[in-house]
Amino acid sequence: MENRKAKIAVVAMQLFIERGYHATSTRLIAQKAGVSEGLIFRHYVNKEGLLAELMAEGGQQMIFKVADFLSEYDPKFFISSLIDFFFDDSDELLDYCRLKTQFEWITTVWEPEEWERVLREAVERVFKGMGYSKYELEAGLLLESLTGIRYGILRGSV
Amino acid sequence: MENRKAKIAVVAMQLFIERGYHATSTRLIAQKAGVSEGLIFRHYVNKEGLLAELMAEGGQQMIFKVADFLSEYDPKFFISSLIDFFFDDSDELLDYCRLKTQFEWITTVWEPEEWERVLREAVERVFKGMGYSKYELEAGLLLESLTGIRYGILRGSV
DNA sequence: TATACTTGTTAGTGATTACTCACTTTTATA
DNA sequence: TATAAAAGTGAGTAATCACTAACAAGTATA
Repeated sequence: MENRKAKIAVVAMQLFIERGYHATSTRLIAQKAGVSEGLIFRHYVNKEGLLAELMAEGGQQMIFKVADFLSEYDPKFFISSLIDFFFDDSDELLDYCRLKTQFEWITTVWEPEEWERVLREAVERVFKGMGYSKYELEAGLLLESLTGIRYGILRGSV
Repeated sequence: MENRKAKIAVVAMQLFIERGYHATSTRLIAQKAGVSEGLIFRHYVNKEGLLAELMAEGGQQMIFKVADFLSEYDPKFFISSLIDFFFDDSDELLDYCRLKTQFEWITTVWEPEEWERVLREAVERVFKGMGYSKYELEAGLLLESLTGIRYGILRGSV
C-alpha cells in the first residue's frame, strides 16, 4: 500500500464518524489501516493533530465551493447557488460535515469555521442588498433552515 | 446533600452534554457531584448504565408528552399539538434531546426510541386519514422538518 | 557506492480509564 | 435498643490510553 498517510486519514475519518472521536483509539486506527501505531505519530503530531488535519482539509474544500458563488451579486443566482451548495455535496465533504456536526453537539467550545463566517457574511450582504432591514435575522433563518435539511441528508433520512 | 443519586444524574447529564459521553470520566463526574467515585457504581451498574438511565428517563417523559395528543383524530388539532410538542420543551427535556442528538451523530448503532416510533406511526395515521396516498413520505418530511428546527432551538441559534 | 533523509516497526512509557473490594457510616425496621 | 440493610468511602485493580525512543529499512542524491 502506497501513501500510508492518506490511508490513515481515510480510516481515521471513517472510524471517527462511526464510533466518535473519543471512542476511537489510535491503536484501532492503526489496525484498521494496516500500519503500526507509531506511524500515526510520525505523520501527525498527535491524535488531535490528526483530527485537525482532517477538519482543515474539509474546511479548505468547503472554502473552494463557497468561493464559486461568493462574489455573486445577483440575489436570485446567489441563493440558487447557495441551495445547490447545501444539497449537492460530494461524498468526501459529506463525511467532513458529519464529523463537524458530531462536534457541534459537544458544547464546550464551538466556534464557526472560516467558510461558515464567510458564507454568513455573504448571505447577509445579499439580503441587505435586497433591501431587508433585518438582513442578519433573515440570513440566519435561511442558513439554519438549510442546515436542518442538510442534517436530514447527512443522516440519510431525506 | 440529600439524594446523591439524583445529584450524580444531574451532573453526569451536564458533563455528557458539555464534553461528550466518552470524554467524560466517572472520576470527573464524582468530583463535580461531590461524591466518591465508588458511589456511582453503587447506584448504577456501570457508566453505560448511568447513560441508559438518563436516556430512559428522558424517553419516558417524552412518551408522556406524546400521549397528550397521540389519540387525537382531528388533523388540525393533532398537527398543531405536534408542533407545540417540538417547540415547547421544558429545560430538562432539552438536555435529553441534546444528549440524544449527540449520539445520533455517532453512526455505529442507531435505532429510534419508543416515543419516536409511536409518534411517527401517529403522524402517518393522521396523514392517511386525511387521504394522502404517500402518507409515509409526508409524515417523514414533516417530522424531519420539525426535527431540523428543533436542532436550531437546541443549539440556541433560532 | 557512500551518505543522508524519510518511512516504518517494535517494545515499551507513565497516565488515565472504568470498575471492585473491604470497610465504615447512616438509616430503617423488629 | 438491637439488627439488618442501604448508602457512602477510599485505596487499589487490570486494562487501555496516547505517545515515545531506539532502531531497521527503504530511497533519493552526491
